[in-house]
Amino acid sequence: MVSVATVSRVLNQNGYVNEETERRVRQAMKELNYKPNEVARALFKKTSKTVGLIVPDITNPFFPELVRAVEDVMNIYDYTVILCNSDEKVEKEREYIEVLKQKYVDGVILTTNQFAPEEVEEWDVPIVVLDRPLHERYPSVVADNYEGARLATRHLYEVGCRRIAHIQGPNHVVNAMERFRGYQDEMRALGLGDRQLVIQGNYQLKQAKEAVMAALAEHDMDGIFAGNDAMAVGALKAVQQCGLRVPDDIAIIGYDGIPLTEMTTPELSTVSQPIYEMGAMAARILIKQIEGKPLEKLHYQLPVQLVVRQSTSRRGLT
Amino acid sequence: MVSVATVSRVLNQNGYVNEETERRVRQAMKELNYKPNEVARALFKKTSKTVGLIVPDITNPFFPELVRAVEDVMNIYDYTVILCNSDEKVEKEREYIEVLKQKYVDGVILTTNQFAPEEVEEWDVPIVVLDRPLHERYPSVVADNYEGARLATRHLYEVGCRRIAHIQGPNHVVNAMERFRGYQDEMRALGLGDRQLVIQGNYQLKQAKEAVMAALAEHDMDGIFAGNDAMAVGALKAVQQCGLRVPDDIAIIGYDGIPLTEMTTPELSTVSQPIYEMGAMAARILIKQIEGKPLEKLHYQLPVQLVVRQSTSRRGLT
DNA sequence: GTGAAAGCGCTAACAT
DNA sequence: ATGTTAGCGCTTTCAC
Repeated sequence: MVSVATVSRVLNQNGYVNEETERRVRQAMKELNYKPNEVARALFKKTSKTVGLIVPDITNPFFPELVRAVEDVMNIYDYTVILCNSDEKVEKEREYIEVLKQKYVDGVILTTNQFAPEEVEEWDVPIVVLDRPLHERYPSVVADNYEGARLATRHLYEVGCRRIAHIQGPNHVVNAMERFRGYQDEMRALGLGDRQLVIQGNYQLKQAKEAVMAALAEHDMDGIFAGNDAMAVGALKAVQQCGLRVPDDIAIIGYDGIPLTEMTTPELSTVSQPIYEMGAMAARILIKQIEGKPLEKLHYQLPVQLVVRQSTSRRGLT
Repeated sequence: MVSVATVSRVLNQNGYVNEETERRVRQAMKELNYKPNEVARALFKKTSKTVGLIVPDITNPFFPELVRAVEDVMNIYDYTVILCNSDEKVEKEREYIEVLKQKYVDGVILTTNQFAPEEVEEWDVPIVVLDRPLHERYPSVVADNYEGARLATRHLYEVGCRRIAHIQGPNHVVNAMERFRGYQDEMRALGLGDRQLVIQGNYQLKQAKEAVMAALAEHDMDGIFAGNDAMAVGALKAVQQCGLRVPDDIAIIGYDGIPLTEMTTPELSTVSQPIYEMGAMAARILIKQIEGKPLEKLHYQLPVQLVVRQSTSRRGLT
C-alpha cells in the first residue's frame, strides 16, 4: 500500500517518488478507475480549472462561433467553461461575476464595455475582454472596427454609390460607435461629408428593417452600410419589400461575416471579422494570465477583411 | 460574536436561530460583503449548483436557442451551466461526463442518442436527454418528429407537389430517422409510395446544396422536404442556381423553425419545433430530478407546428 | 523517498 | 438557541 500523499505526489508530478512506486500507483488508479475529486482539489488550491464566459446573448448569431472557439481552446488546457448570458445588463453581469467567484473560477472572459476599471479591479480575478475594449488596463481582443467601417464605406463608393447610408448599432456598444466613426471619417475623406445619412439601429434585424423602410420613404440612397450582418439582412428585406433591387438600385454591405451572410439571396457582402480566432486568442490570453505567464501584449487588434458578394456587385457607376 | 455554525444556520435556514441573532448575522454579512465559498460547500454536500449541458455544436443554429433556454431556467434556480460541444463524438461526450462528474455537477442535459443504457447507468448522475430520445429509462424532451415530417410532406402535396423529394439527415441521428419515416409513411398514405426520392444529407447546408444539385440533374421533382432548415437553405440555393423558381417550379419546406428561415428570399416554410420550450422543459425536469421530486412523466413529446411561408406558397395545383 | 497530520471553508451531528 | 467538533477529499509541510 501507499499513502494518499504519495498518490497526490504522482498525480501532481510533485516531490520525489520512486519509479517503481509510481508505476504501481498508476496501475492501481487505472484498475480502481480512480478519478481525483476536483472539488476537493479546488478547495485546497483555490483554483477550479473552470472559467466563466459572459456574452450578451448566445442567440445572437455572432456569438456561437466565439463561444465555440473559447470552449475549444479551454478544453485543450483542461479547463471547463461556464456560459453566462447577460443580455447586456450590467446588473446581470455583476451577479454572474459574483457567482463565478464563489465557484473559484480561474478567470473570466467577457464581452462588455460597461464597467468602470475600479470595479473590475475589486473583482480580483483574471479577465480578458472580448470584442469590445473595456479599459487599457485589461487585456483585450478586438477587431479593427474603425478600419473595417472605412473599408465598407469606401467599397460602396467604389461600386458607384454616392448616397451612402449607415445603420448604426446601439450607442452603448463601443464597437458600434467605432464603426460609426469609421463611416463618418471615410465619408468625409470621399468628399461626401455632407451626404451622410445615419439610421439608428440596435443590432436587431427587425428593428433595422423598419428603420430602413422609414428611411427609404424620406431619403434617397444608393448604398447601405449596416453596423452588423443582422441589420444588413433587415435592410435587404426592407429594400426588396419596397420593390427596389439589390445591388442595382441599392447596394448593401454588412459587418461581422457570420455564416448567415451566405444564406440570403443575394448573398451579402460584409466585413468579416476573424471571429473564431478572436475567441481562441482571448482564451489563450486568459490561460497565460492564469498561469502567471507574462503577456507580450495587452491589447490585440485583429485585422478585418472585406468580403465582396452579390449584394454589392454591380458594374454601373453613377 | 457568533460561531461559524450559526452563520451556516442562517445561510441554510437550518436549525433554530434567535431572530435578533439572525438579524445581526445578516447585517454583518452585508457589511463585510461575505459570500460563502461554494467550493467548500460543494465538497461537503456533494452538490455544486452546477449542471453540464452537452450539445453537438453550438455553432449549429439549432442549438443557441436551446442552450439559452436551459441557461435561463437554470439561472432562476441558482444553477450555473457548463457548456460542452461534443461534435457528436461519443468519445468526447464520455470525456465530458467524466470531467463533469469530477466537478460534482448535479446533473447533465445531453443531446445524443449514442449511449447504451448500461453505460449511462454507471455514470450515476441525473440526466435528461434533449431533442433525441436515448432510452425509455431516461427522462427525455423531444418534439414530434414523425408527425412533423408527415405534416410537411402532406403540405407539399396540398400545394400541388406530386414528386416530393426528402433530404435525409445523418443516419445515426434518431430524429432524422423519425422524420424520414414520417416522409415515407405519408408518401404512401398519399398514394405516392412509389414516387419517393431520398437525397442523403448530413444536416449541413453545403453538402445538401451539392446533393440537391446532383439530384436535380437526374430526377424530376416539384417539392423538397428537407430534414432540417440548414439543408432547406442548401436546397433553395441549389434550385435557384439551376435557374428554377421557388416555389413555382419547386416548393421547399424545412424543419426546425430556426430564425434563419425568415431571412432567406423567399422566406422558408418549415415545421417549427418549440425550441426554447424544449430547452426550458429539459432544465425543469433535471431540477426536479436533482431535488428528488417525482416526475409526473418521464417522456415529453412536444407538438410541432407547420409554418407556411413563401417557399411553398403557390396557387397552381398540378 | 515516504508517511502522518494539518488545513482549505463549509455543514451536520453532538453537546450544552 | 448556540458553540464545539469532526470530516468532506485533496495537497503540502514536516518528520523520519
